[in-house]
Amino acid sequence: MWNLKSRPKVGLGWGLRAMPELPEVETVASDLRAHLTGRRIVGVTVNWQRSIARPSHEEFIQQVIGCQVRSVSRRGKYIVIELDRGYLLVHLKMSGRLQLVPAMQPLDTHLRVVFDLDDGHQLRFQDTRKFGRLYLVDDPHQVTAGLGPEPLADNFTLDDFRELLVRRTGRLKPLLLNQSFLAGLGNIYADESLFAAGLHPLRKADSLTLAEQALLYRAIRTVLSGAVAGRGTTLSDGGYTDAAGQAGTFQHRIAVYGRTGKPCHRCQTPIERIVLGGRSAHYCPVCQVV
DNA sequence: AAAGCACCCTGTACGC
DNA sequence: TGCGTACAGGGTGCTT
Repeated sequence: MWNLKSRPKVGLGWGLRAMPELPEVETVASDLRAHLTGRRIVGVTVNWQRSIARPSHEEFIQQVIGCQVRSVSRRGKYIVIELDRGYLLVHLKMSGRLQLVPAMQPLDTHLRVVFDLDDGHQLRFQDTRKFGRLYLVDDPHQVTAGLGPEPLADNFTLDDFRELLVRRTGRLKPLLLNQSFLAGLGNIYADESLFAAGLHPLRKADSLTLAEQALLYRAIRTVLSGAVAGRGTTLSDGGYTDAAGQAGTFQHRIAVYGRTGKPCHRCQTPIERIVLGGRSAHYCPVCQVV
């Protein structure tokens, strides 16, 4: 176990990393949309071949050069760049960043893929941990087919959510992380949504009352839309930044994630941490009922 | 369907 | 000071 007293108490530290989830990906996508739309890709450099998921890195380079960007959007945690020939999808995973910078700007560390654009800028994919992946496909569905609904979509209703929940018997926390159940939640916003709903991470999905189903539905939508408005969460490690390298603001509103041992904002009880399916879950043992 | 695990990777922080 | 090791994270794939 961790020796809590010996750990530095810096920000939300504790070795946890902020990683891109729906709000961060949405922020990056909307930033890129403003500056990338209409640009043509005139060159590509691949420094780490495994960053290219498909096709082969040779085919990727050959096919993407000369393409023009038509639009930029998001599906789950994927950034979807529509080209005049196919789609470029990017999953940032844990440490990936997409930044749009002048080509003259000094190269950053951990640069894996660089796109030269026709306006003298570069789209740079940095990825310390090398888990991020780029896909070049004819149809984005080839990559995103298995994803569940978009939690913030207008047509995603409480009734839709109820139907999904009652068909599941597992625990809430792993379920919220399952991208085929709902697309876009990661560890931070899953923990924050459960706290906001007053539901314990070990709670069984099919055990929720009608009122609790509504609480969770509203919590997920409120937490996510608040984080989108705040341009995402940047923890003290500076892991996530937007396409211009700027930090988000939602870290100031984090209630439980990474706050193990610190007082609950509502009842002052120390926040607890458990491990579920190899992932940490943070919660208030008083405010969140099993 | 659910739960557990290893894997991919590296920076950080720890113990010695 | 320096070295070895545990650990965090998302998603996939495998096994139970």
